Amino acid sequence: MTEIRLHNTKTRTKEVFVPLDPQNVRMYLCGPTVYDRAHLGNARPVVVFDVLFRLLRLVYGAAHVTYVRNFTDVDDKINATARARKEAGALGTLEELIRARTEETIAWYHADMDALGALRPTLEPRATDFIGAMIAMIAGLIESGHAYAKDGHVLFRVRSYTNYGALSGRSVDDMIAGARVEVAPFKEDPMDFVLWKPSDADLPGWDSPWGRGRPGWHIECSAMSYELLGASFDIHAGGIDLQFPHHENEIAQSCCAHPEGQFARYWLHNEMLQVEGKKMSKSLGNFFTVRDLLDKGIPGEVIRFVFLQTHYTKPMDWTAEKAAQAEATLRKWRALTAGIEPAPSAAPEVIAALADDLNTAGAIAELHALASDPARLLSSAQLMGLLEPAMGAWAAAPQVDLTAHTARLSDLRAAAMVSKDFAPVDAMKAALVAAGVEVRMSKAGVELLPGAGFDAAKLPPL
RNA sequence: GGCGGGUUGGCGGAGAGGUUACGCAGCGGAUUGCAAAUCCGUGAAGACCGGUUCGAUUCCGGUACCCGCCUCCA
Repeated sequence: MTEIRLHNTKTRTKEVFVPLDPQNVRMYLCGPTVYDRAHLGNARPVVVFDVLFRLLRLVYGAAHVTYVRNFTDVDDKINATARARKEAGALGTLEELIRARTEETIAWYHADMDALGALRPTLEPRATDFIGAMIAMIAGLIESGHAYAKDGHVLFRVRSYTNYGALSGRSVDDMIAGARVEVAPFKEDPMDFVLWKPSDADLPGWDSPWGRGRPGWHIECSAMSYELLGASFDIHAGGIDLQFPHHENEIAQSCCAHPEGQFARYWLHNEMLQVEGKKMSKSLGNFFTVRDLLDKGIPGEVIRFVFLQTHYTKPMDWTAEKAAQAEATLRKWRALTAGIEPAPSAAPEVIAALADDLNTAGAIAELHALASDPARLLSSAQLMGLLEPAMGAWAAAPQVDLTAHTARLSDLRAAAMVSKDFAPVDAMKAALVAAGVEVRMSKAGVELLPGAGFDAAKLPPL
């Protein structure tokens, strides 16, 4: 069996991956808060850990991997959008408008991630379907002294969990020294974080022992991972930005609520995405969504390829130049593998690279080496979610009949061979190239191939 | 202030203590009327300063610079 090694953020070392149960390998990825379109940075963990999902399925069998990625559909930004719509005259209750907004956003998310070639996870739970489980977990935490209720809020007592800060390498005292924590009158300690908060009439809320309210951020992942994967499971993944406080708080909640378990055993974090060397942010004006790129005509497969060219533990820079190069490479490979059946298995070198802490860049280098073996190239690329037939429409040659142009150019060329005046041939060739046609002339004859930028309107008249 | 990541040839980007990464671009050649495409070949690196070592781009320490998290926009 292929030995998979993964960099575990928890231990800061690369470890051999040994699942608790090879019959059911369990992975949890923190999914999106569904308030708007996913931006490009949101897509990196999806693509990176999709490769891990595929690798685990290969090694343990597709039926023996459970991949959970949640939708957080409780959030103040969702509430704000719903309220704005209501004020603008939208029909329905606030709850219905919230539901409509999250349904809409989830559909966008699915469409966008599908376009990137990401497999759907085994389970995609919604936070609002697990409110009861969250309330139960919070109640248990209060009972065991790890949480307390105050003024309609429930807070996690950070000092009650001695390992708090272990994942991110911080101590509670250091963090307080940083003085960037919200101080609130209902907190025993400034580091304590909210498990439950009250909702007023125009906010969504659920009845609870602490009054009508809604869950704080963090608890949904603890509750859902417990319900769906158990008190101990194998892999927990997400962006490095989530390491603190989100994952730290998840660990505190889950380990205190279920001391019999060990929660997640391997923590994987991807580094951040940048755009042309800078952080993507609205203020810099370089903020864009996956859909923006797709709408610009950049195929999802190209985005995926660019992502996989950089190891997931390193910051990744999105540049137009990379997208162009990725497109050229994929176009070449698609031409090379057109009409070829994939080999029964991926190349061992590619599997080995992926098994070595998801060295996708190394795996791509191995793909280049497989250019002489298209069937193997195809099966290997497909293991990484590339060169899938369903994703290749963008690379298909435009369907046009150029036989008349071919014959015309061929005739001109034959005449020029005799007259030695190649000007008419060159003129027609230039016109064809301008129309986006690749012109190949050899002893065998003339061949015209419409390319990416083909424009029938620019074809030279016959 | 605390924690973490990065710095490799023109560009992108890996692995490995000692032998070619790889891709793109460039250059030379084959081929072509000229090109394109394809094929063959090829130059080019490891931020800086120390240390360990027979030998370090690879290990250790330090410096500089860049970036992220600690705060609602990942």
